[in-house]
Amino acid sequence: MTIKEVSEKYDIPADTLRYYERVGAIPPVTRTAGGIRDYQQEDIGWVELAKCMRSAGLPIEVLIEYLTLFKEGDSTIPARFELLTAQREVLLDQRRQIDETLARLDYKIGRYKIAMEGGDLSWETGEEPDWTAE
Amino acid sequence: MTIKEVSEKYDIPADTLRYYERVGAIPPVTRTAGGIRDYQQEDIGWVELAKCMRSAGLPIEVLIEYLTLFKEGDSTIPARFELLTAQREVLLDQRRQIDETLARLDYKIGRYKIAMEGGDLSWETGEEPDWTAE
DNA sequence: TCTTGACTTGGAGTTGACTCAAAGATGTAT
DNA sequence: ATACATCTTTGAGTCAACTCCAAGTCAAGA
Repeated sequence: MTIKEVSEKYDIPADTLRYYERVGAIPPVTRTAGGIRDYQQEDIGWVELAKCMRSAGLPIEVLIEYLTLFKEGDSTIPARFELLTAQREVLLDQRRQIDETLARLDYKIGRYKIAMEGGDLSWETGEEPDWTAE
Repeated sequence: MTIKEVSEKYDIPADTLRYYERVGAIPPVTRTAGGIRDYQQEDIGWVELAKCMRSAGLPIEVLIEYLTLFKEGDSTIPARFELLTAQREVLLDQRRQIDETLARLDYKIGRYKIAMEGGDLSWETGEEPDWTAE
């Protein structure tokens, strides 16, 4: 698979795919005799992992660390386990944060809906103080 | 409340509080006669909103847009409703993404646990291809 | 073979969100 | 009244994660 095909299939700019490889977020991609990238299943697996992690907001640094450990072999399995477990906690925190914000957003949205339907805008006065109280 | 007190209470650097105000993510804060910030309940309400939104990952630009509309008065209520509703969708997407990554992480973590306890590392071979298949 | 388009690298530029520094004003405790 | 901490602004610097550019190489079609 060419870089363009991977780029289109996973909706990641080709420049970003090269960037990931350059900084070591994914291993060096298989090349043709002429030096052109020819992604194999294994290469694509790493691209998928990178996309997954990044779209959840995990930093590239984590991918680099994971790959570094991976390349060092089986002795780093406990370290990789710790790394993934720590990132799992980060994501759980992030999800809690999102849920909190969603609740606040839903409250505000509900208020706006009432205001728009009922035409009652009195609640707007001192809008922020009201919200902070809840 | 001084900027330092707000900074400590909400765990936001004073520089960041000034930055939010400077770019218009929160309205101008109440000042003392001497020009020093003296946060009132309403000011704090906006700080809380900013913190909530930012920690969920929503861009500052959204806060700026919301505040801009807010300052324009009641006629922008439908626009504010739309803005909040759109951001709600963004957060729901983000949460879906996090859940997907958590599933992948949990799978990997489970594999590492088995490898560490059982000492069976054979699954490591061709690690990535295996994972992409699931 | 020649053209054309996609690919290559290395390095510079951009964006968003802070973060820091300098120089000066304010406010409080002695 | 005088230190001294804390505040002020303006503007520059930093960092992560891309994103773009230039100059050149590779490969498929006429």
